[in-house]
Amino acid sequence: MAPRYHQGVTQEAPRTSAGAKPENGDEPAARPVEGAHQTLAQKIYLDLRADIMMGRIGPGESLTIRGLATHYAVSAMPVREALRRLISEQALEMQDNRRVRIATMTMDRFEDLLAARVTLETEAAMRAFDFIDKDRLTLLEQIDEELTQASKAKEYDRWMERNLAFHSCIYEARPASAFVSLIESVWLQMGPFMRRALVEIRNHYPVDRHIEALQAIRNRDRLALKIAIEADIRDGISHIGSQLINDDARNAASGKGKGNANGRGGR
Amino acid sequence: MAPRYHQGVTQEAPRTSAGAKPENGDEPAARPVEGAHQTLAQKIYLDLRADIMMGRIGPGESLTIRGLATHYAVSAMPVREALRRLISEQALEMQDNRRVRIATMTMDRFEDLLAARVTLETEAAMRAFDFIDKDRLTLLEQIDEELTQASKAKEYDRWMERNLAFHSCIYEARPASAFVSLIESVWLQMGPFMRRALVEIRNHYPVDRHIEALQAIRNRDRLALKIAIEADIRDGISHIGSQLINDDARNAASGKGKGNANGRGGR
DNA sequence: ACCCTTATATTGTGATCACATATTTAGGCG
DNA sequence: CGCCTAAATATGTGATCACAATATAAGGGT
Repeated sequence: MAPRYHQGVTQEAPRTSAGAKPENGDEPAARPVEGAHQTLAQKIYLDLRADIMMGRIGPGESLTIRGLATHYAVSAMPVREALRRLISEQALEMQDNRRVRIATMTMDRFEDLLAARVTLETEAAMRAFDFIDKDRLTLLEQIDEELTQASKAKEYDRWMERNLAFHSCIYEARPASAFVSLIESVWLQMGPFMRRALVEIRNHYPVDRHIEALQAIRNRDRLALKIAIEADIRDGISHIGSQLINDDARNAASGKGKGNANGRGGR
Repeated sequence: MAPRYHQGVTQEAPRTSAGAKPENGDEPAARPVEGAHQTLAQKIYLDLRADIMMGRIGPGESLTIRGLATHYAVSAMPVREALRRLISEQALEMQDNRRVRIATMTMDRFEDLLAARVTLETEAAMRAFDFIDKDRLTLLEQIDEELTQASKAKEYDRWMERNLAFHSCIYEARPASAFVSLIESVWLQMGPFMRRALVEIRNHYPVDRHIEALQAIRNRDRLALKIAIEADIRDGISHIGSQLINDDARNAASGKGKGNANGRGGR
């Protein structure tokens, strides 16, 4: 069953009705600590963010505040803040109707984002290069191993997640880097698209650029790492763009209301 | 008088009391169109954003929701969304107390942001280069003229604003560029700091790198433009960092509560 | 049968309230 | 007189309500 991110149906009683009844004092604890120390807005933000970055929500799909609120069984408030943040990060776009949906992709924008990824990630790798120690190298090798397994098993969700982990692991070697958040912003914008490109690519181009990157790190060869990263980013994505983008444009024009039967993990 | 961004004092009746009294029907119009078509949250966001980017709010200064709400004579809601967005753009930082303040600067972070600016802006300029036509060149020359005037008159606010306009004018030549928002994000993070560096620099280094950039555009010399932009970004900022950053660290440690007598334009 | 108008429902935005937590201030005890 | 504790205040977070604008559905007129 599709979880449906926009309007639900019945909008049952959310959870607790503490608002309009201040005289009710017998209820011992309205919120039993809930385990996590983070806010609801942050949790929803992270959840949606992962969904978007891993491409679990398709391009052009629309989200509504109340729909998400019922989906997460919370009020509209934390959803609003999460959406607002994702909009500011260009992961979602707000149409002139104030309706919110996954940003659509154009060929120009795609080409631009790709260039931004190459620029930012190669530079970040160069700046992090001297901070990559032996421990981190082994961690990278382990991630690459998992990446290979996911690729063989065609577990695309896992592949996307581990691929991001691989890249992040390199850039985060340099502590407190402002590049990381910038890079993640670009990932967020490309996510819904990359996921779909992935299923088309993996079968045609099994060349694993990550191996070249690892080799470059072992040899302490900066230039080779730069080349490997740029190749990894560009390979298989840049040439396949136009077809998928045209699909998106067609899709966004026709199916706007419902029809969002994306396979999201239940959870 | 300092406008004071955190807690006000009296918290008078905000403006209209429409919420709790649904039976009140004699009030003709709760909101008389207000002129703008944008939301309050957006207006506050843009306002705060400009204040931060132009350095009108000092590093380490703390902001509160209710304080800003009374300052703008609105409810807490739009302020929350504006703050949340600025936090996500790293212009503000949320401490573990949930208190929000202007992000503090460390030497590492500063160096990182500077590198990000150079990387992003030079690349954006290269990508926009072929789109700069004669009209845009004359516009750039005009902005540079205003820049020179502002520099002579020591109008630092205006200089910051026009400097941003100059750079943006170059990068925006290429339409729908994803680089622009990334660059603005970095500006936002450096803003509070640059403003203060500016007053120290302008007297020592009157060399105007923008003239070199304009000359490069006229000669259609890509490399020269790249060099000019990198020089413009690095000049006068990179070497002055440590002193001001230490000042900030000291300042943020001691004066945390009040003492935010920043000269913000009345408006 | 088609298009335009009207009625209903959905949605975003803003306001206010309740509550938990953190900070500041006041007060008491050693 | 100083330090610790407790009351008061401030602040962030979440929930609910009201309202305007938009989209969708229904209905009627030519």
